[in-house]
Amino acid sequence: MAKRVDKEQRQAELLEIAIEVFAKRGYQATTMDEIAEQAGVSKGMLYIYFKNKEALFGAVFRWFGKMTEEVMQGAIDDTKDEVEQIRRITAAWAEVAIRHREFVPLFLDFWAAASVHGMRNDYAEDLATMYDEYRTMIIGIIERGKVRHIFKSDVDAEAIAYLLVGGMDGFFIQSWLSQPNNLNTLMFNATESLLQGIITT
Amino acid sequence: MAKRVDKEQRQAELLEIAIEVFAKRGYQATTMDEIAEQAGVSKGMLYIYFKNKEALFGAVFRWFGKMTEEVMQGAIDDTKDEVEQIRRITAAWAEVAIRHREFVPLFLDFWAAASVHGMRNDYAEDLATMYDEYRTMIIGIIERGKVRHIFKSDVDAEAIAYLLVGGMDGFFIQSWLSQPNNLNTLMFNATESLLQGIITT
Amino acid sequence: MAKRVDKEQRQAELLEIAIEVFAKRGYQATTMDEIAEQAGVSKGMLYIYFKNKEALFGAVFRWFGKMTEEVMQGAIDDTKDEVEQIRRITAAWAEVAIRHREFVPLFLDFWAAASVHGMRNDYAEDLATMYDEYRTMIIGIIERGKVRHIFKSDVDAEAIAYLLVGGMDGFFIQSWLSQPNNLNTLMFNATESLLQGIITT
Amino acid sequence: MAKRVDKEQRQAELLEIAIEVFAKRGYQATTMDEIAEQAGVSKGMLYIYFKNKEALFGAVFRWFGKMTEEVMQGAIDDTKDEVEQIRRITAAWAEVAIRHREFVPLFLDFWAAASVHGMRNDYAEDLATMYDEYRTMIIGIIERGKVRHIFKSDVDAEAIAYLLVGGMDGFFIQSWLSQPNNLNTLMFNATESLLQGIITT
DNA sequence: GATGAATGAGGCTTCATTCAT
DNA sequence: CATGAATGAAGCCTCATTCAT
Repeated sequence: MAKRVDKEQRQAELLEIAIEVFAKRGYQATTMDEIAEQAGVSKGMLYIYFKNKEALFGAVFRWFGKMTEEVMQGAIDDTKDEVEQIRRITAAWAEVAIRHREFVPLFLDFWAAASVHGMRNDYAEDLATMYDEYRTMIIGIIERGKVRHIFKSDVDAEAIAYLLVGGMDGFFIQSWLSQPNNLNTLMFNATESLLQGIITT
Repeated sequence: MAKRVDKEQRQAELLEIAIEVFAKRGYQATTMDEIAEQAGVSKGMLYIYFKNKEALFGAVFRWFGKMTEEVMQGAIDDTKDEVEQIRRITAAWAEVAIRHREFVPLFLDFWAAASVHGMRNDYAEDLATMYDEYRTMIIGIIERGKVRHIFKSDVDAEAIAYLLVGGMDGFFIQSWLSQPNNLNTLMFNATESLLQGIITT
Repeated sequence: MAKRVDKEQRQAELLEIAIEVFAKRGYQATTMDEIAEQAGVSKGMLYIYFKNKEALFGAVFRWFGKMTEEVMQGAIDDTKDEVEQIRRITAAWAEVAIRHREFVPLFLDFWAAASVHGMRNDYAEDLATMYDEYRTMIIGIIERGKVRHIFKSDVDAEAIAYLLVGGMDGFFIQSWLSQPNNLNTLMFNATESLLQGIITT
Repeated sequence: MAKRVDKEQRQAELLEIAIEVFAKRGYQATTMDEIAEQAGVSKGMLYIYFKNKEALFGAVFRWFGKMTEEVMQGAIDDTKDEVEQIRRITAAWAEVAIRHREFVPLFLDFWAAASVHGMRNDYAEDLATMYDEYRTMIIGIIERGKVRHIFKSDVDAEAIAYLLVGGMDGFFIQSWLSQPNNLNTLMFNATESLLQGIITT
């Protein structure tokens, strides 16, 4: 074991820096020089750990997906109550939106990248899968709640999933643009109103 | 007046082509050459009608804003009933999402552009204003509904506005990614569930 | 005779504008659009009266040469005394340098243009001819003065001509750069010192 | 250290080539491609060593200023006699004019560049400072000569400085245009005549 | 391994000149 | 005659990627 840090850790460090720089400057405006300099390594080094700029961006993308998934999953682990699970998911997301405002540009870059066909990696597919999983998670909650008669039996679980997932993203972006100081409350109230519409009385 | 078509029409034509190309390829990937070629005019021509690439993109942006505003406004013109107004807004938006799938990348590019500080035009500000207006429109509907005891008096109008506006965008994007064939139904059902939560019984 | 101004006058007008614009912006930075707009005519018009941009510049160049020659010639017309002639030439030149500071950039552009071989017109040759004539004029004065024993017989008339002509240009440029408020005095004193060196005692 | 030569030397090499090309073609007509090709390096390389075309020209400008200053300074180092100092300055300058004819276009370009306000660097100011220094040097010589009663006490040192500095430039340019084969003699004779006018008898 | 000098394709933009109306 | 819309060649500059040391 030489004094050199091992590859995996080095790669993780580079990724961390890349996240920072991509978030601050956007994908296009970010140069490999900038990342290398910020990381204190040579440019050639980056190319050893990541095939090219796009691969590096892809790594950031996957990191982001994992992070959000953990947030969502972590939110529902502690309770079996479906209503509470939905509350916690949106609350957790509001938390992310507040604590990680700096990721919004990154987030938007992912989408923009996904929507362009020129990119070698197929972000669109990855992103679609990600959103599918989120919706599936929500649908599962709703359906279980329906079985337990907590949610009305005629609720369209898929529609609610679309609304919640889309709404959370929309909240994220709008809050970034307009910076409301009561984001948690807004998210909470919106969630409650929606819940009022789907729970059995 | 020398040669060809009149200036205004020519500019509109070029804008139309630019919308198409930007939508297909994304802002960064789009080259002025490409737009010119697609429009069947010389590159220099573009610069007569638009100061530079960014100004052209700005024009596309403004066109998009105007278009969506008209859609929203048109949806509520025909009825005074607040519940119906909200239904029509979301329905109209679903319509746009279906008919204009090709605009999603454009839409994402606006956001991505807004989030990057390098751009000379301040898209972020324009976009924030746009969203403010949409929310203000929704808030107005909710508040009027509350006065008429159609909506519960304790409904947080701002929160609903955030959810609806964000949700519509989220629907737009998700539907672009996953291409559900029953988008109208999904949007309708989601809206109904939310309405159930805020109307007086 | 139509109401339209006749060609020659129109050409003179355009030339006048061109002088102004070239002087203010320099040859390269000046665009044909700019001249046309300033002159209140169409761009195509310029090309009717002047073959191209360079031809227009050439016309300005010739105008400048004629103007300076007239200044020099006018200065010596009124007197037969050689010492006085030299005094008047330098004084006249100082006058031009003060009154027409705005022509310095033009003047420099002529030289710069002359020194580049890319230009289609051979400014270098024209300029060389112009300077030859100036020197010849000075040499004539000196030689006549020598004949009349006003100037020392061993004075190198050509050398003095070089110094005077070069000195006047140098004065012109230096005064443009440093803007002394006593330019006439400086020019006068310099001339007197030189004269002291060449007149017979 | 990766690859090839050391940075400083490489920069010096590129500068040398740039001097050559700018001198031959003039600032405007010179393209970065041309310099790169002439230097046998890629275009991008130039931009590593010099921020842009203008910065490269600025470096050439500074090199020229340093060179001429060394010539002037070197000329007066060896003697304390003021008359001799002036003789040597003009002689040294004649030497430069003969040996470095190719720099005249460069020289003119500096002036032309200085006179145009579009340039980002303020050449005018630098050039003015340069000329100020030259004149100050001459004025110092004259004044010291006056103290030692070598020069007449009523000589206007500043005027002489203007004439000498301007005269030298004028000589330089005229000699480039007309290519006299006895430039040293002309410069020498002109200087002698002027000296005759200012020394005490 | 590690470096960073070097490359060169590719994009944006300008503007002299032309020519259909 | 007069116009000014249209052209397109040409120039500057950037930056992902490579590779000699």
